[in-house]
Amino acid sequence: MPNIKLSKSEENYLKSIFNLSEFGNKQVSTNSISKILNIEPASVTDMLKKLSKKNLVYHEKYKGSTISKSGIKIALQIIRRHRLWEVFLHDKLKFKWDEIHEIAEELEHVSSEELIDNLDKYLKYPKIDPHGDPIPNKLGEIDFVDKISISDLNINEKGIVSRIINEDEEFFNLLKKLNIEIGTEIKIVDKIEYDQSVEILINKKSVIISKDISNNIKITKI
Amino acid sequence: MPNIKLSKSEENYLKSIFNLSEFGNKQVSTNSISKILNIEPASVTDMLKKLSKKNLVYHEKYKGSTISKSGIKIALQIIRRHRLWEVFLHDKLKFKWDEIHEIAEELEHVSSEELIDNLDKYLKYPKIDPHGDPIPNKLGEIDFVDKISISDLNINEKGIVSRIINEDEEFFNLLKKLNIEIGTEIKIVDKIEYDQSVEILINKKSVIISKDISNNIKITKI
DNA sequence: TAAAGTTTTTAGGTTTGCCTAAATTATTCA
DNA sequence: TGAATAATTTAGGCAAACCTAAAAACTTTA
Ligand SMILES: [Mn+2]
Ligand SMILES: [Mn+2]
Ligand SMILES: [Mn+2]
Ligand SMILES: [Mn+2]
Repeated sequence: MPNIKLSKSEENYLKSIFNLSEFGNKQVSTNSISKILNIEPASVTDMLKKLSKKNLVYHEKYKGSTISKSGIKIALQIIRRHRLWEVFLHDKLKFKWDEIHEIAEELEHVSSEELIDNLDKYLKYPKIDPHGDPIPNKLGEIDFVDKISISDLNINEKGIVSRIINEDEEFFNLLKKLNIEIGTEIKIVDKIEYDQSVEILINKKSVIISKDISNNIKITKI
Repeated sequence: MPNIKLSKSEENYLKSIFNLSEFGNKQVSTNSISKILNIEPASVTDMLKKLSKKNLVYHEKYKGSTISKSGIKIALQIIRRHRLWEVFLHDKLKFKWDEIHEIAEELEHVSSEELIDNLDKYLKYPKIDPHGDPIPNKLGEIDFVDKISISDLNINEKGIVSRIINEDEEFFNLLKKLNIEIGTEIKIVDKIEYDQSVEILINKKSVIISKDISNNIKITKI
Protein backbone atom coordinates (compact mmCIF):
# COMPACT_ATOMS: atom_id res chain seq x y z
CA MET A 1 0.00 0.00 0.00
CA PRO A 2 1.86 3.03 -1.26
CA ASN A 3 1.28 6.22 0.73
CA ILE A 4 -1.53 7.93 -1.14
CA LYS A 5 -1.59 11.66 -0.53
CA LEU A 6 -4.70 12.63 1.43
CA SER A 7 -6.47 15.97 1.26
CA LYS A 8 -6.53 18.34 4.18
CA SER A 9 -10.20 17.43 4.70
CA GLU A 10 -9.53 13.73 4.73
CA GLU A 11 -6.71 14.24 7.21
CA ASN A 12 -8.91 16.28 9.53
CA TYR A 13 -11.64 13.66 9.43
CA LEU A 14 -9.19 10.86 10.21
CA LYS A 15 -7.70 12.76 13.12
CA SER A 16 -11.14 13.49 14.57
CA ILE A 17 -12.37 9.95 14.12
CA PHE A 18 -9.23 8.66 15.81
CA ASN A 19 -9.61 11.08 18.71
CA LEU A 20 -13.24 10.09 19.18
CA SER A 21 -12.47 6.39 18.99
CA GLU A 22 -10.22 6.22 22.04
CA PHE A 23 -7.20 4.76 20.29
CA GLY A 24 -9.26 2.95 17.72
CA ASN A 25 -11.24 0.93 20.22
CA LYS A 26 -14.64 2.56 20.05
CA GLN A 27 -17.17 2.93 17.28
CA VAL A 28 -17.73 6.55 16.32
CA SER A 29 -21.10 8.08 15.48
CA THR A 30 -21.68 10.25 12.45
CA ASN A 31 -23.13 12.97 14.65
CA SER A 32 -20.11 13.15 16.93
CA ILE A 33 -17.83 13.71 13.96
CA SER A 34 -20.24 16.32 12.68
CA LYS A 35 -20.11 18.21 15.95
CA ILE A 36 -16.34 18.16 16.29
CA LEU A 37 -15.66 19.28 12.74
CA ASN A 38 -18.60 21.64 12.46
CA ILE A 39 -19.74 19.93 9.29
CA GLU A 40 -23.31 18.77 8.64
CA PRO A 41 -24.02 15.06 9.23
CA ALA A 42 -24.95 14.57 5.59
CA SER A 43 -21.51 15.73 4.51
CA VAL A 44 -19.88 13.52 7.11
CA THR A 45 -21.66 10.53 5.61
CA ASP A 46 -20.23 11.45 2.21
CA MET A 47 -16.73 11.53 3.58
CA LEU A 48 -17.17 8.32 5.57
CA LYS A 49 -18.05 6.56 2.32
CA LYS A 50 -14.97 7.98 0.71
CA LEU A 51 -12.65 6.98 3.57
CA SER A 52 -14.34 3.62 3.62
CA LYS A 53 -13.51 3.02 -0.02
CA LYS A 54 -9.89 3.79 0.83
CA ASN A 55 -10.04 1.30 3.71
CA LEU A 56 -9.20 3.92 6.28
CA VAL A 57 -12.46 3.41 8.18
CA TYR A 58 -15.15 0.75 8.27
CA HIS A 59 -18.56 2.24 7.88
CA GLU A 60 -21.71 0.32 8.70
CA LYS A 61 -24.80 2.08 7.44
CA TYR A 62 -26.90 3.61 10.21
CA LYS A 63 -24.61 2.03 12.80
CA GLY A 64 -21.32 3.89 13.05
CA SER A 65 -17.72 3.91 11.93
CA THR A 66 -14.53 2.31 13.14
CA ILE A 67 -11.10 3.51 12.19
CA SER A 68 -8.88 0.91 10.50
CA LYS A 69 -5.27 -0.03 11.25
CA SER A 70 -3.98 2.09 8.39
CA GLY A 71 -6.35 4.87 9.37
CA ILE A 72 -4.87 4.89 12.87
CA LYS A 73 -1.38 4.97 11.43
CA ILE A 74 -2.16 8.05 9.39
CA ALA A 75 -4.00 9.75 12.25
CA LEU A 76 -0.98 9.27 14.49
CA GLN A 77 1.24 10.82 11.86
CA ILE A 78 -0.94 13.90 11.68
CA ILE A 79 -1.04 14.15 15.47
CA ARG A 80 2.73 13.85 15.48
CA ARG A 81 3.07 16.71 13.03
CA HIS A 82 0.58 18.85 14.95
CA ARG A 83 2.29 18.42 18.28
CA LEU A 84 5.80 18.86 16.98
CA TRP A 85 4.77 22.14 15.38
CA GLU A 86 3.20 23.17 18.67
CA VAL A 87 6.49 22.56 20.43
CA PHE A 88 8.29 24.60 17.80
CA LEU A 89 5.83 27.48 18.02
CA HIS A 90 6.00 27.51 21.80
CA ASP A 91 9.64 26.81 22.51
CA LYS A 92 11.32 28.49 19.54
CA LEU A 93 8.94 31.17 18.31
CA LYS A 94 7.83 32.04 21.85
CA PHE A 95 4.11 31.83 21.27
CA LYS A 96 1.94 31.46 24.34
CA TRP A 97 0.64 27.95 24.96
CA ASP A 98 -2.89 29.07 24.12
CA GLU A 99 -1.95 30.59 20.74
CA ILE A 100 -0.33 27.61 19.10
CA HIS A 101 -3.16 25.16 18.43
CA GLU A 102 -4.79 27.08 15.62
CA ILE A 103 -1.55 27.63 13.71
CA ALA A 104 -0.51 24.00 14.18
CA GLU A 105 -3.89 23.05 12.74
CA GLU A 106 -2.62 24.47 9.43
CA LEU A 107 1.02 23.40 9.63
CA GLU A 108 0.06 19.79 10.33
CA HIS A 109 -1.12 19.43 6.74
CA VAL A 110 2.22 20.21 5.16
CA SER A 111 3.14 16.65 4.43
CA SER A 112 6.82 16.08 4.02
CA GLU A 113 8.17 13.23 6.09
CA GLU A 114 11.68 14.65 5.88
CA LEU A 115 10.42 17.98 7.15
CA ILE A 116 8.85 16.43 10.23
CA ASP A 117 11.81 14.20 10.97
CA ASN A 118 14.22 17.11 10.72
CA LEU A 119 11.95 19.21 12.89
CA ASP A 120 11.80 16.40 15.45
CA LYS A 121 15.58 16.19 15.52
CA TYR A 122 15.92 19.97 15.75
CA LEU A 123 13.57 20.03 18.74
CA LYS A 124 15.59 17.17 20.30
CA TYR A 125 12.86 14.57 20.04
CA PRO A 126 10.39 16.03 22.54
CA LYS A 127 8.10 13.58 24.31
CA ILE A 128 5.20 15.95 25.08
CA ASP A 129 3.74 19.08 23.55
CA PRO A 130 3.06 22.35 25.40
CA HIS A 131 -0.39 21.12 26.49
CA GLY A 132 1.12 18.01 28.03
CA ASP A 133 0.01 15.67 25.24
CA PRO A 134 2.40 12.87 24.25
CA ILE A 135 4.03 13.07 20.80
CA PRO A 136 4.05 9.91 18.65
CA ASN A 137 7.48 8.99 17.32
CA LYS A 138 8.34 8.34 13.67
CA LEU A 139 6.84 4.87 13.93
CA GLY A 140 3.60 6.07 15.46
CA GLU A 141 4.48 4.79 18.91
CA ILE A 142 3.14 6.98 21.66
CA ASP A 143 3.79 7.19 25.41
CA PHE A 144 0.35 6.45 26.64
CA VAL A 145 0.30 7.93 30.12
CA ASP A 146 -3.28 8.14 31.24
CA LYS A 147 -3.14 10.96 33.72
CA ILE A 148 -5.75 11.39 36.41
CA SER A 149 -8.28 14.20 36.31
CA ILE A 150 -8.95 16.78 38.98
CA SER A 151 -12.07 14.91 39.95
CA ASP A 152 -10.03 11.82 40.78
CA LEU A 153 -8.38 13.55 43.73
CA ASN A 154 -9.90 13.47 47.19
CA ILE A 155 -10.60 16.44 49.39
CA ASN A 156 -7.41 18.15 50.61
CA GLU A 157 -5.21 16.38 48.09
CA LYS A 158 -2.95 18.45 45.83
CA GLY A 159 -1.89 18.18 42.20
CA ILE A 160 0.01 19.92 39.43
CA VAL A 161 -1.83 20.62 36.19
CA SER A 162 -0.01 18.56 33.57
CA ARG A 163 -2.30 18.23 30.57
CA ILE A 164 -5.12 20.15 28.95
CA ILE A 165 -7.41 18.01 26.83
CA ASN A 166 -9.80 20.48 25.23
CA GLU A 167 -7.98 22.91 22.97
CA ASP A 168 -10.88 25.11 21.92
CA GLU A 169 -10.38 28.81 22.23
CA GLU A 170 -13.24 29.25 24.70
CA PHE A 171 -11.74 26.64 26.94
CA PHE A 172 -8.37 28.37 26.84
CA ASN A 173 -10.06 31.63 27.73
CA LEU A 174 -11.74 30.01 30.68
CA LEU A 175 -8.46 28.56 31.93
CA LYS A 176 -6.84 31.95 31.65
CA LYS A 177 -9.61 33.48 33.71
CA LEU A 178 -9.17 30.75 36.29
CA ASN A 179 -5.39 31.26 36.28
CA ILE A 180 -4.86 27.65 35.35
CA GLU A 181 -2.02 26.55 33.10
CA ILE A 182 0.42 23.67 32.82
CA GLY A 183 2.35 23.61 36.09
CA THR A 184 -0.29 25.32 38.20
CA GLU A 185 -0.70 23.81 41.66
CA ILE A 186 -4.24 23.11 42.79
CA LYS A 187 -5.83 21.68 45.91
CA ILE A 188 -9.22 20.05 46.26
CA VAL A 189 -11.39 21.91 48.75
CA ASP A 190 -14.68 20.14 48.27
CA LYS A 191 -16.45 17.73 45.94
CA ILE A 192 -20.07 18.45 45.32
CA GLU A 193 -22.17 15.31 45.10
CA TYR A 194 -25.10 16.90 43.32
CA ASP A 195 -23.48 17.52 39.90
CA GLN A 196 -19.96 16.27 40.56
CA SER A 197 -18.51 19.73 40.37
CA VAL A 198 -15.37 20.39 42.39
CA GLU A 199 -14.25 23.27 44.55
CA ILE A 200 -10.53 23.86 44.09
CA LEU A 201 -7.91 26.24 45.40
CA ILE A 202 -5.69 28.05 42.88
CA ASN A 203 -3.16 30.58 44.17
CA LYS A 204 -5.12 30.85 47.39
CA LYS A 205 -8.37 31.59 45.59
CA SER A 206 -11.15 29.05 45.61
CA VAL A 207 -13.43 28.37 42.67
CA ILE A 208 -15.99 25.78 41.77
CA ILE A 209 -15.57 24.09 38.40
CA SER A 210 -18.02 21.79 36.65
CA LYS A 211 -17.46 18.12 36.03
CA ASP A 212 -16.88 18.78 32.35
CA ILE A 213 -14.16 21.29 33.10
CA SER A 214 -12.38 19.11 35.62
CA ASN A 215 -12.44 16.19 33.20
CA ASN A 216 -10.50 18.26 30.70
CA ILE A 217 -7.71 19.04 33.12
CA LYS A 218 -5.30 16.23 33.89
CA ILE A 219 -2.97 16.45 36.85
CA THR A 220 -0.02 14.84 38.56
CA LYS A 221 -0.69 14.13 42.20
CA ILE A 222 1.74 15.61 44.70
CA MET B 1 -9.83 47.30 2.68
CA PRO B 2 -9.83 44.53 5.27
CA ASN B 3 -7.45 41.65 4.52
CA ILE B 4 -9.64 39.10 2.79
CA LYS B 5 -8.27 35.58 3.11
CA LEU B 6 -7.12 34.29 -0.27
CA SER B 7 -7.07 30.67 -1.35
CA LYS B 8 -3.83 28.83 -1.99
CA SER B 9 -4.62 29.00 -5.70
CA GLU B 10 -5.20 32.71 -5.69
CA GLU B 11 -1.96 33.21 -3.80
CA ASN B 12 -0.01 31.13 -6.28
CA TYR B 13 -1.45 33.06 -9.20
CA LEU B 14 -0.61 36.40 -7.62
CA LYS B 15 2.93 35.36 -6.89
CA SER B 16 3.45 34.15 -10.44
CA ILE B 17 1.90 37.23 -12.00
CA PHE B 18 4.09 39.42 -9.83
CA ASN B 19 7.22 37.47 -10.76
CA LEU B 20 6.38 37.70 -14.46
CA SER B 21 5.62 41.40 -14.24
CA GLU B 22 9.07 42.57 -13.18
CA PHE B 23 8.00 44.32 -10.02
CA GLY B 24 4.61 45.22 -11.38
CA ASN B 25 5.92 47.12 -14.35
CA LYS B 26 5.13 44.78 -17.22
CA GLN B 27 1.87 43.45 -18.58
CA VAL B 28 1.63 39.69 -18.25
CA SER B 29 0.20 37.37 -20.87
CA THR B 30 -2.31 34.65 -20.07
CA ASN B 31 -0.09 32.08 -21.73
CA SER B 32 2.95 32.93 -19.65
CA ILE B 33 0.98 32.39 -16.45
CA SER B 34 -0.35 29.16 -17.87
CA LYS B 35 3.15 27.88 -18.55
CA ILE B 36 4.56 28.80 -15.16
CA LEU B 37 1.71 27.30 -13.18
CA ASN B 38 1.09 24.36 -15.47
CA ILE B 39 -2.56 25.23 -15.75
CA GLU B 40 -4.48 25.48 -19.06
CA PRO B 41 -4.94 28.99 -20.46
CA ALA B 42 -8.72 28.68 -20.21
CA SER B 43 -8.46 28.14 -16.48
CA VAL B 44 -6.04 31.03 -16.16
CA THR B 45 -8.62 33.29 -17.77
CA ASP B 46 -11.17 32.17 -15.18
CA MET B 47 -8.84 33.07 -12.36
CA LEU B 48 -7.84 36.38 -13.93
CA LYS B 49 -11.49 37.38 -13.95
CA LYS B 50 -11.76 36.42 -10.32
CA LEU B 51 -8.67 38.33 -9.25
CA SER B 52 -9.85 41.21 -11.37
CA LYS B 53 -13.13 41.39 -9.51
CA LYS B 54 -11.11 41.57 -6.29
CA ASN B 55 -9.02 44.40 -7.75
CA LEU B 56 -5.81 42.46 -7.41
CA VAL B 57 -5.10 42.55 -11.15
CA TYR B 58 -6.38 44.57 -14.08
CA HIS B 59 -7.41 42.31 -16.89
CA GLU B 60 -8.01 43.63 -20.38
CA LYS B 61 -9.68 41.07 -22.58
CA TYR B 62 -7.37 39.63 -25.22
CA LYS B 63 -4.65 42.06 -24.17
CA GLY B 64 -3.04 40.98 -20.94
CA SER B 65 -3.04 41.54 -17.20
CA THR B 66 -1.32 43.96 -14.88
CA ILE B 67 -0.94 43.39 -11.17
CA SER B 68 -2.44 46.11 -8.96
CA LYS B 69 -0.90 47.91 -6.00
CA SER B 70 -2.73 45.71 -3.52
CA GLY B 71 -1.89 42.66 -5.63
CA ILE B 72 1.79 43.52 -5.38
CA LYS B 73 1.49 43.98 -1.65
CA ILE B 74 0.03 40.52 -1.23
CA ALA B 75 2.53 38.94 -3.61
CA LEU B 76 5.39 40.42 -1.60
CA GLN B 77 3.91 38.99 1.56
CA ILE B 78 3.79 35.52 0.07
CA ILE B 79 7.34 35.86 -1.22
CA ARG B 80 8.37 36.97 2.26
CA ARG B 81 6.81 33.89 3.81
CA HIS B 82 8.35 31.61 1.22
CA ARG B 83 11.86 32.94 1.66
CA LEU B 84 11.75 33.06 5.45
CA TRP B 85 10.68 29.44 5.51
CA GLU B 86 13.54 28.61 3.15
CA VAL B 87 15.98 30.22 5.56
CA PHE B 88 14.47 28.22 8.41
CA LEU B 89 14.61 24.95 6.51
CA HIS B 90 18.21 25.54 5.45
CA ASP B 91 19.75 27.14 8.52
CA LYS B 92 17.82 25.42 11.30
CA LEU B 93 16.58 22.13 9.91
CA LYS B 94 19.77 21.62 7.86
CA PHE B 95 18.12 20.91 4.56
CA LYS B 96 20.30 21.28 1.48
CA TRP B 97 19.73 24.47 -0.49
CA ASP B 98 18.20 22.50 -3.34
CA GLU B 99 15.65 20.70 -1.15
CA ILE B 100 13.92 23.65 0.42
CA HIS B 101 11.95 25.27 -2.38
CA GLU B 102 9.28 22.63 -2.71
CA ILE B 103 8.54 22.49 1.02
CA ALA B 104 8.46 26.29 1.26
CA GLU B 105 5.94 26.23 -1.57
CA GLU B 106 3.54 24.61 0.90
CA LEU B 107 4.53 26.46 4.06
CA GLU B 108 4.10 29.85 2.38
CA HIS B 109 0.34 29.36 2.38
CA VAL B 110 0.00 29.09 6.13
CA SER B 111 -1.21 32.60 6.66
CA SER B 112 -0.66 33.90 10.15
CA GLU B 113 1.04 37.26 10.28
CA GLU B 114 2.15 36.63 13.83
CA LEU B 115 3.70 33.35 12.78
CA ILE B 116 5.79 35.00 10.08
CA ASP B 117 6.84 37.91 12.25
CA ASN B 118 7.92 35.61 15.04
CA LEU B 119 9.76 33.43 12.56
CA ASP B 120 11.48 36.51 11.14
CA LYS B 121 12.60 37.55 14.61
CA TYR B 122 13.73 34.03 15.46
CA LEU B 123 15.86 33.94 12.31
CA LYS B 124 17.27 37.38 13.23
CA TYR B 125 15.66 39.24 10.33
CA PRO B 126 17.61 37.69 7.47
CA LYS B 127 18.07 39.83 4.37
CA ILE B 128 18.48 37.04 1.81
CA ASP B 129 17.33 33.47 1.44
CA PRO B 130 19.59 30.46 0.72
CA HIS B 131 19.36 31.06 -3.04
CA GLY B 132 20.53 34.65 -2.63
CA ASP B 133 17.09 36.20 -3.13
CA PRO B 134 16.23 39.25 -1.04
CA ILE B 135 13.53 38.86 1.63
CA PRO B 136 10.83 41.56 1.85
CA ASN B 137 10.37 42.99 5.34
CA LYS B 138 7.06 43.20 7.21
CA LEU B 139 6.11 46.26 5.17
CA GLY B 140 6.89 44.64 1.85
CA GLU B 141 10.06 46.63 1.34
CA ILE B 142 12.72 44.67 -0.46
CA ASP B 143 16.45 45.22 -1.01
CA PHE B 144 16.45 45.38 -4.73
CA VAL B 145 20.02 44.48 -5.68
CA ASP B 146 20.09 43.68 -9.34
CA LYS B 147 23.08 41.42 -9.54
CA ILE B 148 24.98 40.86 -12.74
CA SER B 149 24.84 37.61 -14.63
CA ILE B 150 27.72 35.41 -15.67
CA SER B 151 27.36 36.66 -19.21
CA ASP B 152 28.02 40.23 -18.06
CA LEU B 153 31.60 39.41 -17.16
CA ASN B 154 34.41 39.74 -19.70
CA ILE B 155 36.94 37.09 -20.56
CA ASN B 156 39.34 36.36 -17.70
CA GLU B 157 37.21 38.13 -15.10
CA LYS B 158 36.17 36.26 -11.97
CA GLY B 159 33.00 36.14 -9.89
CA ILE B 160 31.33 34.43 -6.93
CA VAL B 161 27.94 32.83 -7.52
CA SER B 162 25.53 34.78 -5.33
CA ARG B 163 22.04 34.10 -6.56
CA ILE B 164 20.14 31.36 -8.39
CA ILE B 165 17.04 32.57 -10.18
CA ASN B 166 15.43 29.41 -11.52
CA GLU B 167 14.36 27.10 -8.71
CA ASP B 168 13.07 24.18 -10.75
CA GLU B 169 14.33 20.77 -9.79
CA GLU B 170 15.94 20.13 -13.17
CA PHE B 171 17.89 23.35 -12.89
CA PHE B 172 19.11 22.42 -9.42
CA ASN B 173 20.20 19.04 -10.76
CA LEU B 174 22.12 20.71 -13.53
CA LEU B 175 23.89 23.02 -11.09
CA LYS B 176 24.82 20.07 -8.94
CA LYS B 177 26.33 18.33 -11.93
CA LEU B 178 28.27 21.49 -12.78
CA ASN B 179 29.42 21.82 -9.15
CA ILE B 180 27.88 25.25 -8.96
CA GLU B 181 26.33 26.57 -5.75
CA ILE B 182 26.10 29.83 -3.85
CA GLY B 183 29.68 30.86 -3.10
CA THR B 184 31.32 28.98 -5.97
CA GLU B 185 34.09 30.91 -7.69
CA ILE B 186 34.02 30.99 -11.46
CA LYS B 187 36.19 32.53 -14.15
CA ILE B 188 35.20 33.39 -17.70
CA VAL B 189 37.36 31.54 -20.20
CA ASP B 190 35.60 32.44 -23.41
CA LYS B 191 32.39 33.98 -24.73
CA ILE B 192 30.98 32.35 -27.80
CA GLU B 193 29.48 34.88 -30.21
CA TYR B 194 27.37 32.37 -32.12
CA ASP B 195 24.75 31.61 -29.44
CA GLN B 196 26.06 33.71 -26.56
CA SER B 197 27.06 30.68 -24.57
CA VAL B 198 29.96 31.08 -22.17
CA GLU B 199 32.94 28.92 -21.34
CA ILE B 200 33.66 29.09 -17.63
CA LEU B 201 36.15 27.59 -15.21
CA ILE B 202 34.83 25.94 -12.04
CA ASN B 203 37.29 24.26 -9.68
CA LYS B 204 39.82 24.13 -12.51
CA LYS B 205 37.39 22.39 -14.83
CA SER B 206 36.07 24.21 -17.85
CA VAL B 207 32.52 23.88 -19.18
CA ILE B 208 30.39 25.67 -21.70
CA ILE B 209 26.99 26.83 -20.50
CA SER B 210 24.16 28.19 -22.60
CA LYS B 211 22.90 31.76 -22.50
CA ASP B 212 19.77 30.64 -20.68
CA ILE B 213 21.78 28.94 -17.95
CA SER B 214 24.15 31.85 -17.45
CA ASN B 215 21.21 34.25 -17.21
CA ASN B 216 19.88 32.28 -14.28
CA ILE B 217 23.10 32.54 -12.30
CA LYS B 218 23.85 35.90 -10.75
CA ILE B 219 27.32 36.69 -9.48
CA THR B 220 29.38 39.17 -7.52
CA LYS B 221 32.45 40.31 -9.41
CA ILE B 222 35.78 39.84 -7.67
C1' DT C 1 -4.15 43.37 -46.62
C1' DA C 2 -6.11 38.97 -46.51
C1' DA C 3 -5.06 34.41 -45.16
C1' DA C 4 -2.74 31.71 -41.76
C1' DG C 5 -1.17 31.16 -37.29
C1' DT C 6 -1.28 32.26 -32.44
C1' DT C 7 -3.38 33.70 -28.28
C1' DT C 8 -7.20 34.21 -25.52
C1' DT C 9 -11.81 33.58 -24.27
C1' DT C 10 -16.31 31.15 -24.06
C1' DA C 11 -19.06 27.09 -23.40
C1' DG C 12 -19.86 23.11 -21.29
C1' DG C 13 -17.87 19.38 -18.11
C1' DT C 14 -15.76 17.15 -13.86
C1' DT C 15 -14.28 16.49 -9.00
C1' DT C 16 -14.08 17.80 -4.23
C1' DG C 17 -16.24 19.10 -0.28
C1' DC C 18 -19.65 21.22 1.38
C1' DC C 19 -25.10 22.44 2.09
C1' DT C 20 -30.51 21.81 2.78
C1' DA C 21 -34.58 19.08 2.63
C1' DA C 22 -36.65 14.83 2.62
C1' DA C 23 -36.56 9.89 3.36
C1' DT C 24 -35.10 6.05 6.00
C1' DT C 25 -33.58 3.52 10.00
C1' DA C 26 -32.76 3.16 14.93
C1' DT C 27 -33.93 4.22 19.61
C1' DT C 28 -36.68 5.64 23.39
C1' DC C 29 -40.53 5.67 26.21
C1' DA C 30 -45.40 5.58 27.24
C1' DT D 1 -45.15 -2.56 21.36
C1' DG D 2 -46.22 1.19 18.69
C1' DA D 3 -45.66 6.11 18.31
C1' DA D 4 -42.71 9.83 18.84
C1' DT D 5 -38.04 11.29 18.57
C1' DA D 6 -33.36 11.10 17.17
C1' DA D 7 -29.74 9.72 14.10
C1' DT D 8 -28.35 8.80 9.63
C1' DT D 9 -28.56 8.57 4.80
C1' DT D 10 -30.19 9.91 0.12
C1' DA D 11 -31.21 13.32 -3.30
C1' DG D 12 -30.37 17.35 -5.40
C1' DG D 13 -27.58 21.72 -5.39
C1' DC D 14 -23.64 24.90 -5.21
C1' DA D 15 -18.88 27.05 -5.45
C1' DA D 16 -14.00 26.51 -6.38
C1' DA D 17 -10.65 25.19 -9.45
C1' DC D 18 -9.64 22.60 -12.79
C1' DC D 19 -10.30 20.48 -17.91
C1' DT D 20 -11.29 20.04 -23.36
C1' DA D 21 -13.16 21.75 -27.57
C1' DA D 22 -14.63 25.42 -30.18
C1' DA D 23 -15.15 30.33 -31.12
C1' DA D 24 -13.28 34.89 -31.25
C1' DA D 25 -9.71 38.28 -31.34
C1' DC D 26 -5.28 39.57 -32.20
C1' DT D 27 -0.63 39.18 -34.95
C1' DT D 28 2.25 37.75 -38.46
C1' DT D 29 3.40 37.00 -43.02
C1' DA D 30 3.14 36.45 -47.87
MN1 LIG E 1 -3.23 21.31 19.44
MN1 LIG F 1 -6.10 20.26 10.83
MN1 LIG G 1 12.00 29.12 -3.41
MN1 LIG H 1 2.88 28.13 -3.47
